[in-house]
Amino acid sequence: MFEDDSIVSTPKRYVLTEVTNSSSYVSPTANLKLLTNVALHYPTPPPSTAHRKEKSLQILCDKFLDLYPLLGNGTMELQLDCTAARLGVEKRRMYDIINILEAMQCAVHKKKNTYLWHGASRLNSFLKMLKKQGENLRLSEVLRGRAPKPPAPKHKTLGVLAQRFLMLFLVEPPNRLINLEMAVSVLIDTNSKSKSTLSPEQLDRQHKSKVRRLYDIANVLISIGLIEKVYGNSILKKPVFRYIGKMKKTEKPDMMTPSPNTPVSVYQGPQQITPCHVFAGRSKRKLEFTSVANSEKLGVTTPPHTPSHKWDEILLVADMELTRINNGVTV
DNA sequence: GGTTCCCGCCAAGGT
DNA sequence: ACCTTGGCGGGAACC
Repeated sequence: MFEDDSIVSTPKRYVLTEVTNSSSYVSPTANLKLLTNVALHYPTPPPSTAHRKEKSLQILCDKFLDLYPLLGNGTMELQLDCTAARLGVEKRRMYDIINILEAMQCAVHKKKNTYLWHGASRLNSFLKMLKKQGENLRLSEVLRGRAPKPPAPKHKTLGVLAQRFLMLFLVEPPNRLINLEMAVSVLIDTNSKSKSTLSPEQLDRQHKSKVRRLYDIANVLISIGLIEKVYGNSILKKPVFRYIGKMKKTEKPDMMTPSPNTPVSVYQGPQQITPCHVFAGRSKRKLEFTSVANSEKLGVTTPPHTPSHKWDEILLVADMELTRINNGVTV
């Protein structure tokens, strides 16, 4: 269980009396004390040998993809608890990864604890569909404050967020740099009802929480090879992300994924365009996906360039800076 | 001192 | 009632 090099063999067994130097009767409470004492005779493994970086979701996802390759042969079944055990992590972490991968249609929830792993076999056609969805949601216009934000998902937010995040790259020009502040402000509708009822502090926490989720998502998308993190920007300290759409773990050079600069029609994947409701199934938690009809029912949110909240102002500055950078980057 | 994001609590939903 | 799934935010590592 513990990777402690100092333990080379089974520890010597001690009789309690050897430890306590007493042969008389001990009460249950004393017994507990005693056992605690005994435990202290053994080296206690550190709570965690691995460092934070080694436990990152990106690395965990890398390891996951070693077990279940994106470009494997056919479909395979995946047991969540076994996978968690093999990777040496808690099951909770597996949900973080599998939910995003499921949102990318790399896996399908079959039954309790069981998923069907498809790898990247459906990814091409799915990305095409995502791009269309993004266009239908008018995400490019949303980015520029000219269209209402898509409604906030009630369920499967991690998966829906991941899809919308990816849509942003797909609807924007190639090499477009996107940061998380922008993404959250665009992807999550926090303007309508909630804005009037929530305090600035609550809005702040809500926003930060969504940014945290996007970090998780970004790490998995990086691991898949769809986006990359770009540093080296002195003004915006925060990292920005760029769509690369290449399977890093690919050996097949023809494994192309849709890119923002290529018309969707160019890609002729083997699969048909997937239905819009990405999370199909009976589960209420799985039904949430923003359809076009839904988004168009929504009222228009805050008009552009009228910052009424701290984040809007930050977004404005960030957007100006990113526009400047993007203009420099885009050929 | 701000950013990044692991960790695990706990509630919603499923069986 | 118990179990599974996953939203969520505290707080610590990292920069």
